[in-house]
Amino acid sequence: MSTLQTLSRGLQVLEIVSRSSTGLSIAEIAQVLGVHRAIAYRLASTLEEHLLVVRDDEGRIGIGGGVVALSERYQPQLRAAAQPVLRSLAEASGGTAFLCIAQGDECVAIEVAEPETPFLKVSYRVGSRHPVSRGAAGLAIAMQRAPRRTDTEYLQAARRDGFALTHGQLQQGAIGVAAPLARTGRTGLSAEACIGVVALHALDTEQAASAVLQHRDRLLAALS
Amino acid sequence: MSTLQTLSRGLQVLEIVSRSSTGLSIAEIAQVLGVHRAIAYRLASTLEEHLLVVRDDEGRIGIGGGVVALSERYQPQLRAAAQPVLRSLAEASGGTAFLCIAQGDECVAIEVAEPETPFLKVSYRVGSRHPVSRGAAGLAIAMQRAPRRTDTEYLQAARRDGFALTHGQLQQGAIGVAAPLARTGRTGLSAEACIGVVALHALDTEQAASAVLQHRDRLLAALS
DNA sequence: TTGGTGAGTTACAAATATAGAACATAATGT
DNA sequence: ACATTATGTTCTATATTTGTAACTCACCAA
Repeated sequence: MSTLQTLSRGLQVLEIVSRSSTGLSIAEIAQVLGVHRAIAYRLASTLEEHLLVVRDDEGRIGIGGGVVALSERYQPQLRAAAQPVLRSLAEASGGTAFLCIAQGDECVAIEVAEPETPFLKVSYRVGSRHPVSRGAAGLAIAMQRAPRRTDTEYLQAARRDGFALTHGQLQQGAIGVAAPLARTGRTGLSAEACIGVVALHALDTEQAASAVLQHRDRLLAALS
Repeated sequence: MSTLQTLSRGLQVLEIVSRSSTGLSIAEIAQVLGVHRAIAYRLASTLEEHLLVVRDDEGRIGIGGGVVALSERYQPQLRAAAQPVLRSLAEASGGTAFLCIAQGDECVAIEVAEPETPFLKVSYRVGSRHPVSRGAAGLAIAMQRAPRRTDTEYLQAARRDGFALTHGQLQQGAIGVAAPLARTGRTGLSAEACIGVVALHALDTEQAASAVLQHRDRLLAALS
């Protein structure tokens, strides 16, 4: 599986630039990549042409509006349907509600809703990524897959209960509850997904679990 | 200003793939780009490595979760602050509320809110892009810039009134009202931006204008 | 003025990438 | 079974791209 140096570097630039809030100069980009300035110019110009980065008046490179257009095309129906459901779930449970999608062996948060009265903020944001083997969201994805001998007892418990419950697997003191969005029928789900909530300590797990399941069903209904 | 073929093609693949809801095969990508299959493989592999595309079990290439993470890093504070304001503006005016950012001579919608009871849906979505010379959002951006001799009477009217009002410049029968988010002081605004509403016909322009201005001030207050 | 620094561009040998073909392997249809 | 088609990989010449150095231009300080 061969890959392309030029493209890979360009995407690296995009990644680096996106992580900087103030923007980077060409010289800084060149340094981070370990390439000559002339190359950084060509990379940046090409990205700019595609509207993925912008140069400000001082010449600093920042992330561009093009990325918003791209991301809007990622699972738009699912995300639109999920947004109100997640808001309601966040209110009902008092935790941070999320929608996750599996991506091979990783799990990505693609929509998040905070409750109106945030307690202690959990750092679970859109774009967060973790292995399917960890965290409530990961388990909720894994439980939809064929059982294996290597399955943990957490995972077996999730299959039995119909939802995943974890403590502190992704963040110290965080409690997570998640339920899979089964892709049966014509829900238009092209990938494995789940919804759930996370909170720091103060979460009534029983109530949260029932809220998650109820909102999961509401979301599935909205998609059918 | 030289650009790189490999990177440009890779970004083109990303664009093409993102526009397809079902995903594309390698052969299709190769055909659209007019390149050999072997090249499409390397492009797709590289994009996949960076999580920007995914291959499903049938080998079709779809847009990946990585784009969500990228876009989340685009103006996060501004967008977070704007979201509730836009929802409120949509309700108050009955139209589709938006937040736009200037990108050179173009204007990109980066956050949109529909009213709860959508009338006739205006096709103004996140990622929509149009020249600053057209549409209410464009005028609201342009009115912040230095006056020129080529300015239209619409633009001069906008400067006089403090907000932009247009009829059918972007879509047949659409009415738009927008006001600039001045970047004075420490609002953290790194770019020219504006907020506003669009609707099809049924918009009380006077009431909409006052709602837009009021919500603009609310957003500026939230940012300071 | 002079000298220094950084940004942006250009020129060219050396390292990558491309286009095209060739080849194997599945999957599909007859 | 056989041909047909699509996928994935490998192999070469050409064509891009890279790394390097050199050059211009603007800006700042001595």
